Amino acid sequence: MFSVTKTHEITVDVVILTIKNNNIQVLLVKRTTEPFKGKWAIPGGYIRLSENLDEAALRVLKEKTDVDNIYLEQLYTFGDPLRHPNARVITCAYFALVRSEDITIASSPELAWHKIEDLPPLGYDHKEIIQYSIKRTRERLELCPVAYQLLPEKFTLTEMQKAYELIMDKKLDKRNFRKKALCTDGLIELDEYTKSSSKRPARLYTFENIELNSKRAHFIKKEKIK
Amino acid sequence: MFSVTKTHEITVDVVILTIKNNNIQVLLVKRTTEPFKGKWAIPGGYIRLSENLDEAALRVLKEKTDVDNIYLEQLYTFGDPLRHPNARVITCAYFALVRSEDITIASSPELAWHKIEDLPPLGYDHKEIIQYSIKRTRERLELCPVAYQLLPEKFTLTEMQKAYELIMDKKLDKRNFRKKALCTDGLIELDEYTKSSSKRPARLYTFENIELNSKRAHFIKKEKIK
DNA sequence: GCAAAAGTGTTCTGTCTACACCCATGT
DNA sequence: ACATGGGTGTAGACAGAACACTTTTGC
Repeated sequence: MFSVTKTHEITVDVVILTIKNNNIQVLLVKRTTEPFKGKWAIPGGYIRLSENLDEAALRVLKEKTDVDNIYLEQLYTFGDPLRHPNARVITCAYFALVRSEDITIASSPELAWHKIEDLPPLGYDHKEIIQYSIKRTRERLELCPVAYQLLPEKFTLTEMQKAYELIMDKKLDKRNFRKKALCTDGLIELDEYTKSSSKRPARLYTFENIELNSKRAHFIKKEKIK
Repeated sequence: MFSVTKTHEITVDVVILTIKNNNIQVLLVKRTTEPFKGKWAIPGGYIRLSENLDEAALRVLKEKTDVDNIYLEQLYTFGDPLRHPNARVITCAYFALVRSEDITIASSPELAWHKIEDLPPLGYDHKEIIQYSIKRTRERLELCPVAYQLLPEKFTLTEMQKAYELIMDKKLDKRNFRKKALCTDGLIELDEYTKSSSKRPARLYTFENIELNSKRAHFIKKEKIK
């Protein structure tokens, strides 16, 4: 058996958020080893010597999902000496916004989406990290329409409003929301409508494809939705 | 000679900002050893096993200054594999806003304030870190009046306006600024005036003493100055 | 009395909020 | 024909921007 030497280690952890079934959901892995065996955690991993932090986060994200061109932003670095029970592990947390329809996750009982208002027992300080990621998403949403990252490629304005309401955690006025939404930069009105359901079809919208990059956080414009 | 083993190390670096002589200034140390011998750098150090990141940043700050009750916030974590020439060093950067009058710095040619528009040659990626700290200060200022952290304890509204103009990097209208400033939460109008100079004395103001803590960044209210 | 900075209000404009009814569809 | 969610406009409140002159002091 090794003696546990107390040296610093550094990891990245990625909070992967989506909207599914009208809930904000986060992708969690079930721990199969100690510490926190049996509890859930956000995906993470060590940083390779050749990687920068963004690359490490993207790799962790890709190990769990098959995403591409995703909103990924550094969140905060957590380094409480006691956050890991038997080592000194500092983690640089990232958060990602993904379209649940776009990604497939390895089907296994050890990897699953969980509603953020109904989280299972979590290891480490991961509850705090997830809560902070929601707060940050909310701040981002006030500056730019990142919500479309969470929506299907084609969506109705009502779906978009629901996404905003979930993240902002408050009801919005339909007419005011639509007025603002309709002059959002990059929003494209389609000539397509929802069918199905027993009600009036809704017009579909999409966002023009913006090349996202992981340094985005540095460059977000200080602008409200126009 | 040691062989240089490439393992991760983690440090904290602290961008210490103040306003002095009508300029934003940053506290820099001159490096006396390789790498980057002769260049300047922001103060930093290793994280002790018993410390969390905030505590490490505060310790670094206190090693260079004698400050107390300071605005200190985690900025960003920088981890490019090549940022340090002969080791893999990831740094968790913090920034601090201080009153230059309040603090004394060890008098030495290796520690000095530098105007941010006129920086000396810097080692590592410290130029990027400093620029990002200014950007973040600007964002903070739009939400809450952190500028008073940079001002003397008693200040005139014109001084406060100058501070805003320096950070926001634009001219502000005097009457509009004063209107907003005067209803800032925590601003106290004093019955004191500047004397000296050959002009009309200006009323002095102060801020009520708010207990700052390093977790503040989590709790800043999303409110403009009223 | 003059130079230099302090101090002071009003109007305009654009944005946010509140609010209620008709429309298109499937059953 | 009715239930369901889709879609639309207006008026009032509020905040930010533009803008020029008088006051107080030291010299």
